[in-house]
Amino acid sequence: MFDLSSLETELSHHGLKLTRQRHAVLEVMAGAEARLSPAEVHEQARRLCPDLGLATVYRTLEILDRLGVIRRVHMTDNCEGFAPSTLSEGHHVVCVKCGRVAEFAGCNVSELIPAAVRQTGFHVEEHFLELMGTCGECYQAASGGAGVHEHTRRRCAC
Amino acid sequence: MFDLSSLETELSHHGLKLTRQRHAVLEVMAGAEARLSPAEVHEQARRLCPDLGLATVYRTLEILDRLGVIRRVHMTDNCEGFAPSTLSEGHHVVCVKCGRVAEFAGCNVSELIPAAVRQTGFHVEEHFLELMGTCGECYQAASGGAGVHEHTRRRCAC
DNA sequence: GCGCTAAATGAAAATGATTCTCATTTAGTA
DNA sequence: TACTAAATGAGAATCATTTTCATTTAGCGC
Repeated sequence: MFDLSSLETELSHHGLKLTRQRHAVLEVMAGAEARLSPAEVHEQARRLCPDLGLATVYRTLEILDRLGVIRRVHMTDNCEGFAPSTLSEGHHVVCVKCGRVAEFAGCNVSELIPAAVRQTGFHVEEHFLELMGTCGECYQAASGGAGVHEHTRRRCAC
Repeated sequence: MFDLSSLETELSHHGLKLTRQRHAVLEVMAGAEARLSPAEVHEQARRLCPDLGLATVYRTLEILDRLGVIRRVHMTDNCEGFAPSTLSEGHHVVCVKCGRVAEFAGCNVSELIPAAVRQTGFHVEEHFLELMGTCGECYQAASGGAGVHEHTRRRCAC
């Protein structure tokens, strides 16, 4: 759960207001177990704030992402999803079956960066890492378990 | 550069045909230095095949991605970009200024996965890693160099 | 080479997501 | 309580992507 008053402070630092609508969007995102699309956020947040418009949801998600309380969570093909983010240095695991997300801490990717720099000549300033798989529940549900999801076959599994 | 005849074989294995249009798209992707959007691919491939339709470009990119000769390369906000992929176990670095891409080999992410599994209880089957930064040329161009690009500030730099 | 058939295509329509516009409302402040 | 800049909703506009369907074509057997 996010700290509302610190958010308020954060917003006002940028000359932004904490409105009913933003509050509703934040509340939904704070309680989100899964990666949500803007439309899904809209649908859920409307229960808390019935006159909430979709455009406002887009605007608010953008802001919350910038403030770092939520993160864009991509999938190989479908991109616009958001998930809560509590760790400043965390990455997400997404369930390919149900969309549930979890954050994990600690990424040693930095060890890999020098090699990439050497190979490509790029100056690496940022990285994007996301793991995909099956959450505990979906794993049990598919207990027979032979089936590897469609998404799974495509990319490197090094 | 991709091997056309092996691609032809690959296509026919799936009952697919190697058409003029697919050839043109492939040629563009093979020579691509930067991450290209479907529209950009269309524009460039039209020079080789003027009657090429945009829908065909979409269909072809989809196929080439599935065959593994190109890869979707995401950015924090803009998603639909494609880049050639020659390494079976490679990941991409993207220049945040000009979109140029490079592939690098070797990812030790697997070392990190057990920790993520422990923390989240997910069964990780796939990962997505992408580095972002500045290519050699853009870095020099911005020689003064103090400026870190907008995109850069947002995500974890652990 | 010729004809056949399933696969592929282009063009245009349909869809869907996202952004913009602008008149109205509201949060935060004096 | 009044004021003002910021935020909002509704709907229009835009843009990317997918679908449809009549037409074309690659790859195959002959």
